[in-house]
Amino acid sequence: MSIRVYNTLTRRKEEFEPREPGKVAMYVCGPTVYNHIHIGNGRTFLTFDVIRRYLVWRGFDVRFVQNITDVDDKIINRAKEEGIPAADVARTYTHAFRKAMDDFAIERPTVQPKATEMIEPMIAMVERLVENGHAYVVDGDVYFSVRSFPEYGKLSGRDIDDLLSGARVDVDTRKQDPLDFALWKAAKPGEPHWPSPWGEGRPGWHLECSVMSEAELGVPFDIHGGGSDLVFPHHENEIAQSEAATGKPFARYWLHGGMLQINAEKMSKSLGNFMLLRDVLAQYPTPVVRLLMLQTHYRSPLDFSPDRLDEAVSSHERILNIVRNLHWARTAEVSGEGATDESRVALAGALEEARAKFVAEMDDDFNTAGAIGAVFEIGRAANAFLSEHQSDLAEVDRELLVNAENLVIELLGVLGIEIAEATRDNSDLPPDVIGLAEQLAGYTGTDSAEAVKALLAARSVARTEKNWAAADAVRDGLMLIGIAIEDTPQGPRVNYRPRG
RNA sequence: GGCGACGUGGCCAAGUGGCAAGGCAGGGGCCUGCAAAGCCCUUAUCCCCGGUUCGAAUCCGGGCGUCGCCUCCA
Repeated sequence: MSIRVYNTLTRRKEEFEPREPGKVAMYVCGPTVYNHIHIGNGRTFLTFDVIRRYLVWRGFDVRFVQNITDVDDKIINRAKEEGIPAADVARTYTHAFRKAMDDFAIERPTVQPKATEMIEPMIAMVERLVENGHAYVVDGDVYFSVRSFPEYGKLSGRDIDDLLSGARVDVDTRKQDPLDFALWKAAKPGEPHWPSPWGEGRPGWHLECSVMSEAELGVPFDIHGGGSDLVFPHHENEIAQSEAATGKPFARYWLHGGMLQINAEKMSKSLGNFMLLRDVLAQYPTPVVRLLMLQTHYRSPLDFSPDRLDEAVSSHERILNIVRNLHWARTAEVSGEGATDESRVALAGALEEARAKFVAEMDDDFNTAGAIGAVFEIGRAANAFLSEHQSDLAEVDRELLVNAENLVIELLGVLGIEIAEATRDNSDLPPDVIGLAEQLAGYTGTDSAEAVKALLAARSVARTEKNWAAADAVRDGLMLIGIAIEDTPQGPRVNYRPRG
């Protein structure tokens, strides 16, 4: 079994073989910290978080590097607008970025360098490029000469001359070629600046990724990731400057995530049609948003909308119920003769098949949509088993149910979809139940859990007496404060959901 | 204009040569005092036209449509 990945560089799926067996060195372009990140950024970071988690789950030792671009034109512009130092803008949104990543259950990078911490090695790379004739200096600016690198365009499948025929290339008479890009920019008054052999200035955007990845991972490293809109010019330029500087290949596998769209249009800060990740997460739980995004392959465009979020809430609910049902059944008293051998074999077989399918799907270029399908298939098998045998389980059945529950949790965990709430012990019941219990069950104490028990007892009595009005008053009353009662063969099950 | 991707049931979506996953929504049935949860059943000429093949959603050619990159962008 091997992992296959789609490599933008070769335009096909290839078997993934890291440079060093058992270890993976990966780099993912991080944000420019001039604003809160939007859900399109979030999707890309989610993609690579899942790829990383999966590689770790498959036994690889993964070193994951992601930069933070904290010096850049956009940050400078933002600082000017607000009349504050650029460093303050960068600091504010660096913190916001890290918080958003934590909230979105994205694991922290192994290393997360900031551009401003890497100025020295960036200058060193520019010096290398000037020395070996791939870069030239004009009035304190340093440009990379694309004509000096014959392979320029190999990642994006472009030809320099085709690019030139497009009308949208800046004409800058100081450049030898319109496609030449800045490695180092002379500082204008009021801008952040560092001393360099070419005068005070700051690094060009593409440079930091080349320098950091080489410093933290060495070249060539295994996986370079980012959004597909970075293929050109950003990643093309990284390749050019890195390979020209080191004489070695830069990255072995280039993985690019598809764009997130709103109404079938790319969402981007420049189009203004963006939703901030933190705003979405304020309204929808992280597992719901992750589930929604992962139900589409990472390279495909993904149309995002409130309707789809609401659908994902329902899908997520089904997943929670799968685990909730298993958890309830396997923690209940077992005393029956148990399920039939046929049913046990069917469920055990379904678990094996689902695990195999999950691995096969993820091995195939991280097909999370197919992998999630495998998880749902466990649910159908498990629910079918329970619908037939829940009222007559034996000890061996319990083990099977534990296996099923653990498998669902494990596989979803690989996708970073946390479902702890499905097995929560309802210990944090709201105090409102006490008043309800007093009113409907004559409860006089002050303990929420006892109050619920009193209410369930009262309902049980009412049901025995066929006093449906009284029984439903309990259920409806609890529902109003977020506590759902579901009757099962093992008695009523209580499910409290604080978020409503 | 150049380069590239995509078009699968009402909606979303996996599937790159061999009986069309999965989710959401809808309909019917079962279970339930009624519910909830769940189970079972149910909906596809895979954009169109040609071609290759014993066999095509899948490969090739053409068409139509949508999107992305070519400028800062995840």
